[in-house]
Amino acid sequence: MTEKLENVRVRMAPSPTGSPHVGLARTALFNWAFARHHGGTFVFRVEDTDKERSTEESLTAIIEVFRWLGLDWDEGPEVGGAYAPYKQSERGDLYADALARLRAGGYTYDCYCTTEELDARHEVAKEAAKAAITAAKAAAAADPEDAGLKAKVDEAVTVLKSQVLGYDGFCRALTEEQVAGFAGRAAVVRFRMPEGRIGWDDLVRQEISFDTKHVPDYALARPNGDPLYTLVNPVDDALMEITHVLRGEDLLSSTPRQIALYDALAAVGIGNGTTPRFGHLPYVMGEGNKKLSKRDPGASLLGYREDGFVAEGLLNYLALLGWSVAADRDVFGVEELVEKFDIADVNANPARFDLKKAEAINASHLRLLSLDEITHRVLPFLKAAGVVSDPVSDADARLLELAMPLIAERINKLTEAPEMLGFLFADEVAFDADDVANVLDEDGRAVVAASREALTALTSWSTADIEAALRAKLVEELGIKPKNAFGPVRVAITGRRISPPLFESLELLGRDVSLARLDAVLG
RNA sequence: GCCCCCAUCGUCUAGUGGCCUAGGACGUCGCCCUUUCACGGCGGUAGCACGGGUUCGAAUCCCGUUGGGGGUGCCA
Repeated sequence: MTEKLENVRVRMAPSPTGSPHVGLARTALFNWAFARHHGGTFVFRVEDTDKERSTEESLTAIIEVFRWLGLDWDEGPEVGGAYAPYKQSERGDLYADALARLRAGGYTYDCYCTTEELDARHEVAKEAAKAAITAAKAAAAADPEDAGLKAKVDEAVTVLKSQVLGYDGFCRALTEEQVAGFAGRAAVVRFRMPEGRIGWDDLVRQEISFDTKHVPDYALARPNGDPLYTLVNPVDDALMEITHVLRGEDLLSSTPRQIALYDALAAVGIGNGTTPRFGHLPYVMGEGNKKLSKRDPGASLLGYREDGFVAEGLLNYLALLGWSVAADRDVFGVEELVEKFDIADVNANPARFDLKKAEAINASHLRLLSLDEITHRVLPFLKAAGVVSDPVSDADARLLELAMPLIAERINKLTEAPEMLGFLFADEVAFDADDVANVLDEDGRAVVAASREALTALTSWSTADIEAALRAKLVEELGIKPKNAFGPVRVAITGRRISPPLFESLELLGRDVSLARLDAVLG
């Protein structure tokens, strides 16, 4: 394990668009674990510069999900902090100032190009390169002995192949006359990329570097002055003195331009002059070979909660996507995650979200909860399903306390509780048509009749007595196999072939209700 | 096209040159337990993408190939 770092400041900076998804939580989780491991500060910043797409509902949902998962932040929405505000929509002055300083320092320029002009120039460049190749080839064919001409063909091909797609730097060095000619046109503010190689020591992937000739000058602000992510993200990281940036792999190729911007910001006195360390986390993949997209139903965090996952389980599973706690074990609590988490141990290769495994991990955590705790977690689901009253009546609470031990170890998700317990609380049994058809046929009803007889004779109504009576009657006297003996009773009592243990259920249901249900089936 | 990242069982991973005829988990298959379903227990299945090198020795280091992914004009 690496030693503890001092004064770590990391952040999660979600863009509040849409429902919070799995990838966001995994990234936030690793940042949070990193901060907590090193005793640092975890900052929550809202990147809502895209006014079109950002919504308040989305932010509310993100906050709710992080609170649910227990990813608490030291600075940010609802808690404030020394670097406030934490919503970028409220930091316009800071960006305007940064833009002004960068301009004054010569780090940016105004770009008047329209999309059409760019398209046209790309087309021309492409044609010119093709023409050069054609010409060089023709010359080489005419004089096959001339090695110099051959080299020319190769060169022309190289030029065509290296054709940069993005912005071509047209407005990089406009003359005053040219600028005057654009009078009236709105200009995008562009960052002037320096020449050379830009590299960094990635916390997950080690040394990475790019030649900036593959990194075009990029826009920092819209013509109307609205700052873009490309500007605000580094500016805020600098101002908030973020020390480590752990983010998705999709941002890896934009890191060189951000590093160049950090250098410029440092030069114009914004931030404390240090560039954060970067760590690019692997993708969380969905089905197929695709990154788990926001639109994928399996990506919704709220969905997993509704589906009956407990926070401990989902968190544990998420941490396993790119990291592991130990060689021979993968169920662990959040304390252990904080204790053991080391960004250097994070995998560089993408991980597929496996629902089955997520559910298995979730089930393990359910087993780790005390009976009281699991009851507490199950309660909202029982209320929502209408199994118990809301607020819970004393009678329901008592029954639930007795019933939970029967199902605590049989559920893998909280949502399984209502369907297992429904029959205990309902006045009317909800029969499964298939089960009734398969089990409560003529033979089945005969078994039920025999059971009724045996149970009616009982003087005490306990699990042990009920079991003894039914076994004596059905298995020993009538010679029916246990499975066939208890199946019909089970369906008559619970409505389904699958249920909590039968004898215990009968005891909880009580003598009168139990006998009434048997009678109901016998008609 | 160009640039960048990635590559161990179906999936998530352990492995940082000899402890590896590659370990764990999920899945899957079989068995046991058993009043159903689950839980639990036992066992099986299955992998170092390929080719070169370096080395006494390579899943581990280097190069290449293949494959996958991402980025690429005013989204984050």
